[in-house]
Amino acid sequence: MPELPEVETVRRTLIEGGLVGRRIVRAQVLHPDAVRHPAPQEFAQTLKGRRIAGIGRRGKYLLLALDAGVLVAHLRMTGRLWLSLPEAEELVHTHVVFDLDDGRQLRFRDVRRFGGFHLLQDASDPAAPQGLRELGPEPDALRARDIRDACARHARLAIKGLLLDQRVVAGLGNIYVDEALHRARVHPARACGSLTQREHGRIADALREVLGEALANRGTTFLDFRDGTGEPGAFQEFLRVYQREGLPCRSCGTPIAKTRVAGRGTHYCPKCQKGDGFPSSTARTRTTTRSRPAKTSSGSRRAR
DNA sequence: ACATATTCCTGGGGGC
DNA sequence: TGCCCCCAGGAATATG
Repeated sequence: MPELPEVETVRRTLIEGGLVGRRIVRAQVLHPDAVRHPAPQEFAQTLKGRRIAGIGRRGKYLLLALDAGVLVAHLRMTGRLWLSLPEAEELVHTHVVFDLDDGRQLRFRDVRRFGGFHLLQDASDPAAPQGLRELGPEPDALRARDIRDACARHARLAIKGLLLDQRVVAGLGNIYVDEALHRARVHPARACGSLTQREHGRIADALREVLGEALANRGTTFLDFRDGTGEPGAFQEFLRVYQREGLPCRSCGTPIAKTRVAGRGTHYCPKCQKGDGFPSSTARTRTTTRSRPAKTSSGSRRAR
């Protein structure tokens, strides 16, 4: 799943591939779901002739600055955006193709169709996705004090849930939250209000460290991620907990456990990340054992 | 206002 | 071998 290091890797590889300065001679919308704003026809018409002036990023949003307007892309779970030769086979689930003035194409492919584009006048365009407008600081700029303040506002929330909230900090997803909390030696289900200042600091440090290392390895390719040239990342080789259930903790050898926190599959070391190593904390982890969401209603199963 | 559950979507994997 | 169900999860939306 593209999170901050993956989106940043796409940004850098698109720049290295020479996308900046290219003009879009045609935009083909092959599946309307991928274009969120404006309507596909206007989207394609407006983009025709636009020059790509620069490529930026905020959180998990990729921002293609045009000579007029900005094209915002979000890859969500399985989106891929890459430079391609026009004769390359068109893979299934290719939803948007931008023909460039150098004969190449910028292609967007997304198996699950969660990702897509917003074409905006500028950053303050009211059509901008709400998630982009409410985005919190980049992890680089996040200090222990920011975590402390956010924890004070959400004292009962699990720390994992807080870090996944893009309004608190931008760009984190399931992989890097699990990885950072392991490095910080904080149990993912710990209530925010129970964390110490020392732990706020460890979390801020761990986020910077793990994101930096992931970026240096061009992101994590578990299944789907590819960069702007179609290449996978390498950070999956260095993951300490994510998708390592039952494998030995790289710090202490204890088998990595998997549970569910904040509605997400959550990996952690039961020894390094104690849920109870805490004076008078009432926020004992209630969900540390491998829990099922209780199969509550039945609505989800009847959905299909 | 806040927190959690559901929804979208498809491919892959487990169970039988 | 094959079918069915479930699962993965970012973020919008719905519900508690």
